Amino acid sequence: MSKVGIRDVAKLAGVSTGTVSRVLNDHPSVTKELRARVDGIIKELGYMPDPSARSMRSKVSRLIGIVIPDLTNPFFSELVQSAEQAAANHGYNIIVMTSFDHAAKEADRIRQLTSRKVDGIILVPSNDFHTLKLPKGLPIVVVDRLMPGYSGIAADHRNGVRLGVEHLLKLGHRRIGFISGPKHSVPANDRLRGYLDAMEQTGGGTELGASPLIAEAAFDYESGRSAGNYLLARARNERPTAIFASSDQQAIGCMRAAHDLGIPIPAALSVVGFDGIPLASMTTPRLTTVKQPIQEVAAAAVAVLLNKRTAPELDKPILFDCEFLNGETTAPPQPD
Amino acid sequence: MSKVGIRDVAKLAGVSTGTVSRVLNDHPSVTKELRARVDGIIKELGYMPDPSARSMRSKVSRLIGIVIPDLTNPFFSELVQSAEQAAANHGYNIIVMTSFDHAAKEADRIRQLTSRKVDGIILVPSNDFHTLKLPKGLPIVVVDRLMPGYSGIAADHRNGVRLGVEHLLKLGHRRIGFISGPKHSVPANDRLRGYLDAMEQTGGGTELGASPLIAEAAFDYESGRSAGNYLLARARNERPTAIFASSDQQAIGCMRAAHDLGIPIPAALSVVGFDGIPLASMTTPRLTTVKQPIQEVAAAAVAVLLNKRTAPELDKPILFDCEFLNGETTAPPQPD
DNA sequence: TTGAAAGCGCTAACAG
DNA sequence: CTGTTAGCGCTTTCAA
Repeated sequence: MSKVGIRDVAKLAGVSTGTVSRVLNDHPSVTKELRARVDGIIKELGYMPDPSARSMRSKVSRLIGIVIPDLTNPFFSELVQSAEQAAANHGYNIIVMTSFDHAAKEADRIRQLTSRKVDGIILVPSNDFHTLKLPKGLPIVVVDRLMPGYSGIAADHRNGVRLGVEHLLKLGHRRIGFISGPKHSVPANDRLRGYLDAMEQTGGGTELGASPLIAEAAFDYESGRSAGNYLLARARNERPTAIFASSDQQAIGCMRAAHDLGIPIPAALSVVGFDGIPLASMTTPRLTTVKQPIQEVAAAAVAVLLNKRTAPELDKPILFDCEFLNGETTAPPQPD
Repeated sequence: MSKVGIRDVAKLAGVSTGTVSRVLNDHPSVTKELRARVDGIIKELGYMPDPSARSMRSKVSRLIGIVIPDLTNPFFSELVQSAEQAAANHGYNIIVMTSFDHAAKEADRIRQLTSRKVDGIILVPSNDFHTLKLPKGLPIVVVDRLMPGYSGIAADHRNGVRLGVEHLLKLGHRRIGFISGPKHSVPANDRLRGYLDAMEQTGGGTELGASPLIAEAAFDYESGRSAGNYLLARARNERPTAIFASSDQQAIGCMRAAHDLGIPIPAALSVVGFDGIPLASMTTPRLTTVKQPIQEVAAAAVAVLLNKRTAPELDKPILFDCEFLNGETTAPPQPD
């Protein structure tokens, strides 16, 4: 059994290779009967077109690249998995690459993908993305960390955070601390804005004399823990009664900080996270959080890429709504 | 700036396309000077060979497929990330696919990869893998869940578990419960064997009258929680003083069960997990666990694939050692 | 050691 | 609607 090619199919079906090719590509101008016959032979022979030859002629690789900062981050791994599903539904496959939030590595990966002739790239930019210039002519859709000046697809972080903070306000909290993301991160700032939106709307302040309620931190566990320590290590009547963290991992770090300070959750401190990763439902107590619509974002990104020839450039970001997930880490505040 | 091809390079360098090709492929029979000149032009023009054309002629795609059950599982996402790194170091890229532990989907994915002409496949088989027949002629290396009759690469689960259980024995525990993995999973059975190894070696039993010390469960959080409940919901002097769980997620579920039963960890119950995923260090208290050498496994898998032409078939599994990671969830047993 | 030339397996004009 | 045919951009004999 040597390799079966398009010519074998053509010969056995008694047609030309051109016709077989047209059948393969769902070209409309093939009669039903012929199509059926050819399809039959194809199945019979177990013929599979050679993607290299195909893409060489047609300039279509049916390959999508996805570049993310860190696959170990559950948020991104879910994004990749969702994208893979969406792509597979359309006969596309995914090449994953990790940038480790390193601009140089990121640029290199994008170059690799370009030379691979992928049909499009889904990019979650590294934090110093601004140094990066995207290759022209290759469809790239920026996801999650939207860049000013670039359009893309993301969750509506700002509104999502507002949802979470409003939940705390409704419970009666007023001294609500906020653990923000890295200063220059776009989504971090969107989330901060959501917090400020909610706080201003109550007429409440976001500072408490010399004791600010906002702590900047990276998105990871350890940073959240430090930030939690910073916000909680003060006199009880100056201490926030609730904390909103910009990521679930931060929130979990913050819970650890509270635990170490002997502050019970949710009795003496309410905590809300952001992201809605599986991890959130594995803590004790279960973390209350705001879930990002990762699947929708991934599916939309793939869709945009697949329609790229027809679809106009995204002129404004596409945003999807977040969802509030009630857990066990919030309760009304204790009286001072 | 239209597309720059090999002919442009050849023309500018004053050589034939054949020579350029030889330079590209490090063919030894090119003089230093010529190689240097051509390399210069290549850089100058920013020429990148078209991978489709290349692979069509050479039958090498520089693409590796990786099929895993679930990218959302931190263990697998770390595996993929490590493989991506290792592959990138050799100019290879990775196509990821998720089988969702579904034999049919898995077979389909493997077929897709085959038709993509990937140079090799890294496969973490779904649990009903035995129904799957691997395509001959395409190098496949089975990873983590080794199959009887197939060779592959994995962590030494059995010894790893023994390490963890011995730690508990050394602390003085004798009634050590075990949460196993799914009955038909190969690594689950390896881990169980490790537990039995350690227990037998002390002359201790693995049952306690009508109260078995072993609970079967899937590898996830909820299953671990159920299993924990099962093992812990009994009279105190029949209850295990320590539990070894076959995965970190199970261990965390088990911790939740203990918490809900009012059993403090580690005071009244020691818990040890298995896997060493990042999650383990984010629990309160930090989970003591046994870490699998994921990076080494991934790197070895890639290496095997890249050397496949020269390297002989793996005739026996390659195993890498696990590492014990001390956390905060173990302590000597309380007197009954 | 290098050049010339023949395809790899397929798609897309162009005819018919 | 279908067949014919000319390449896509590269690698690789085969000569020189």
